[in-house]
Amino acid sequence: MQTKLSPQYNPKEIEDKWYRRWEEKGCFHSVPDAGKKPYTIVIPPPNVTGVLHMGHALNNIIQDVLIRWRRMQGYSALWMPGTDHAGIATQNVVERELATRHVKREHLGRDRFIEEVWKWKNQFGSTIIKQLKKLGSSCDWQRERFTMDEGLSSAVKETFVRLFEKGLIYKGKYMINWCPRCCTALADDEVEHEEHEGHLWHIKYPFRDAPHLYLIVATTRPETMLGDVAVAVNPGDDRYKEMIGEFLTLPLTGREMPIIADDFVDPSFGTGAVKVTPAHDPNDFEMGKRHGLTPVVVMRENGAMNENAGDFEGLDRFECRNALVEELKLKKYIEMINPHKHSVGHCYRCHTVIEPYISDQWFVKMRPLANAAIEATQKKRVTFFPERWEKVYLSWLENVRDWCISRQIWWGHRIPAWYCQECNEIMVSRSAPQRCTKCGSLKLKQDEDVLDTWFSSALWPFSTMGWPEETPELKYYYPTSTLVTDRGIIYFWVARMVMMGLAMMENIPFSHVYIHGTILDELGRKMSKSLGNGIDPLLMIERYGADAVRFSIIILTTEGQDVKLSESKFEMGRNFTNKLWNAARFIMMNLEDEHKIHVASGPENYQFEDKWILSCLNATIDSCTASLEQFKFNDAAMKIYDFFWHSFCDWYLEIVKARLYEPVSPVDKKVAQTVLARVFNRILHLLHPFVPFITEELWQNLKDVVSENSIHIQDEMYAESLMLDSWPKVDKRYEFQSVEDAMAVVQDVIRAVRNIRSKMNIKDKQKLNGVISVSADGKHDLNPHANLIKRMANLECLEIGRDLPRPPNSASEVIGEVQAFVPLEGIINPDAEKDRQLKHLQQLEEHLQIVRKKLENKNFVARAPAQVVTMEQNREKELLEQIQKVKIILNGLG
RNA sequence: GGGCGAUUAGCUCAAUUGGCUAGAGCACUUGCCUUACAAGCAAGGGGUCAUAGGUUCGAGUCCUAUAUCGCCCA
Repeated sequence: MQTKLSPQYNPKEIEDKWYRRWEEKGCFHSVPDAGKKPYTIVIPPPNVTGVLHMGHALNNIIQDVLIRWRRMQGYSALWMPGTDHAGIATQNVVERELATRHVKREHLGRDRFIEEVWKWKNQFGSTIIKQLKKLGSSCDWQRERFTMDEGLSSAVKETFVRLFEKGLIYKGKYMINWCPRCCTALADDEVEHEEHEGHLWHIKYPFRDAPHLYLIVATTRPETMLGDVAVAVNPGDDRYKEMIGEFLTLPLTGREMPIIADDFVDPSFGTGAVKVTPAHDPNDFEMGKRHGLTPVVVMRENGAMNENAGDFEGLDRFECRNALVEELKLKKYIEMINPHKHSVGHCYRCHTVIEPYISDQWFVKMRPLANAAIEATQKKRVTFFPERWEKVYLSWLENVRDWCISRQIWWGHRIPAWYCQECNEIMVSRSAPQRCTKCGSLKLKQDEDVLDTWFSSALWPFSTMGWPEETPELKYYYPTSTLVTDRGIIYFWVARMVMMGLAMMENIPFSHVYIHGTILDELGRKMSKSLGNGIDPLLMIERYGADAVRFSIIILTTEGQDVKLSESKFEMGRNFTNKLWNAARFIMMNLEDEHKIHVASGPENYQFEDKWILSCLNATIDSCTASLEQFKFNDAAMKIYDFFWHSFCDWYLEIVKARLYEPVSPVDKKVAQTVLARVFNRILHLLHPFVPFITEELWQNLKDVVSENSIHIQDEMYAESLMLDSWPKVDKRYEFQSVEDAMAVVQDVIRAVRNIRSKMNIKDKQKLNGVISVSADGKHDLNPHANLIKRMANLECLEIGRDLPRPPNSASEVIGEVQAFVPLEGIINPDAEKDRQLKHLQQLEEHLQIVRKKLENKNFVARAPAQVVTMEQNREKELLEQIQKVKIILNGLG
């Protein structure tokens, strides 16, 4: 007998064991197999410096559900894992670590610093990978990749060269977003904008030729006035029309500058006259180009003021702002200062305020690439779930500006461009050129910059498969099937993968993009280190088990909605896994076959409840599979939950106990055992993608018990692991709709008796007698189910008949065409019973009113579908019958 | 300023695309340590579907406003 299962499920005893075995047996490994269809997911590569948080957990649970389900469906399912080198973040981490040893990267030099980063990566870079394993992620670890791998690096070079050759990569001096702390350029989408309570300073700019008169300009960033080269007004603004072309004197520096007219100026902002600082504002940069103004740079790369700032040279930009405003006040140049809300850009890696800065950088020309990506989506080659994200993705692509891809850091893919020291020729190539292609000089120097990390991530769906080599993997698995990610990286990553896939592979990288919600705390705030409101998934796994964490998260995740999470939510998953465990315990304990008999496996030997549970199982398999196909994970999980708990455990197990404990025949017992094992086996299959550890453990146990007792459950149990076994299919031979309908009535009758018992304060153990009356013209024949009803309602004697009268002193329940009477001589409280019946009567009459209101409406009868009208008419008839019955009962009560 | 999402039981969320008396889990009430499970069993109570209009035979669901909260973009 299977006593090895303890009464409480302890996930710690089994999780690591099964993960190890799966990995050892290569269960996660996928190979191109012409006999199977491919199903591929590439993981959104977590940052090597990363530590698993709830967002990762949600993201990877969903991917694992998909990949396990498809694997069981017979696909050659590949989940391609790996990590991302996260240029700036990783460099920051290693620099901080070096700082504790009082070492700066500049002391080490580039090569030795890179060595340090690799050392760090090798030592700490697999933290998140180990954590993903704790979750149960069935990634193909044999294929694990890293964006700085040799293979992926050659993919990066190949892409850069090809795009350069097509004229889609160029270098130039433009205004970019500069992080003065990281000392690097950033792409537009790497800047986070935040509303900021600032000021609007109104400053007087005197006229050159009439210094006692002045124009007032309003600015949110007074320190940049040191770089002003003009003041602009709208050409249609009557206040300033006459002044266009005149000259102003810039306060403090004395620079002479013209008043220019430009349509860009919004006459309603501030005074309608704006300072023009082409070196420090993107709009002014454009305006400067339109008017041929020479930008004056007043800042250094670290955010301090430079020599063009005069007396302010050397001050940090914010110190300069204060000092400069004081100076302006002193010299009476300030007209007024208003509080002003405006949005300020911050570095997404270090949160420093971004500086618009003119700099020589590499760019990807986005228009042609973006157009291709737009088209692929419009033609539904790439589809989003939920669909609304498509619009978000499209509007970004439609408005995208060229992508600044060079970064002034050391850790990353170095730009494959070389400069001739003699003739300044630029050479872009896959490997270092020996000599200048133009002048033949040997003095060549490689570009110092590295590429944006997202440049390599954009290649992930094919670079991980071996591209630019033409590998069998690439041929078989590309394009991938589904990408699962958070809305936060639709621009950074999803859009760029589509562009690069189309540009390099001439094919989309994936056909479905599933965007899941964001995990929030109980109060609906994002989880963050600074708020300290995070919930550590590993701690939750420790406390509740990985399966409980997975199941709870899946149940909470509805169609891309955000998830408000608190620790108590994991109790649901824990309770569920415990229930599963105990159901298994019960089954294992009751599968022993002392007679070693063989029974035919067809429905001919099946009892009513066997047919019922098998029919319900079919419906569950069907709806669960359909839900998964539509990415409705919580729907799928809830359907199995409900079937397992509320049909299988609450009813089938309880009914079948009689056949196991006191069998009427060995054959009947064996049938019950067979159906128990069979249905439970299917339940384990359906649940496996959601709760892989416990289902594997229980399935292995079931497999042994079933074979020891020669129970033929019609499912082959030869697979080594449940995860390699096949996903259940609907079996039409076991659809019994009439049995399901009959069972619903039987359940109602049982509940009615239990209800009477409860309302009359009768102990569960006390045996009662029952009388069940079915209307003479009623559809249902409950006679065959008398024993089942007796047992489940704990009745001693049960009389079932047509139109039976209410026995004296009995409590009653009217359930459609059926009436249940429980004679309660000496126990019944007539007043309480009368109250119960009156309450029921009231309910029925209220319902009747609703139905009648519909039927009395001529338009309803005329226009509603006949089916709906008939339904309401039938309901009216039923209600009238029931009301009649309740009234008779009430008369009987006096 | 533009776009998107949310608003349903005390709490967290569903509702098969407009059709049975709006459902779960948690919490609550009552009774049970019943030989798988008290992380459980049985029976219950609890809803003006944010507000106001509209379309429709019929609206939680569709349309138009409004309010509150959140996210994204500028």
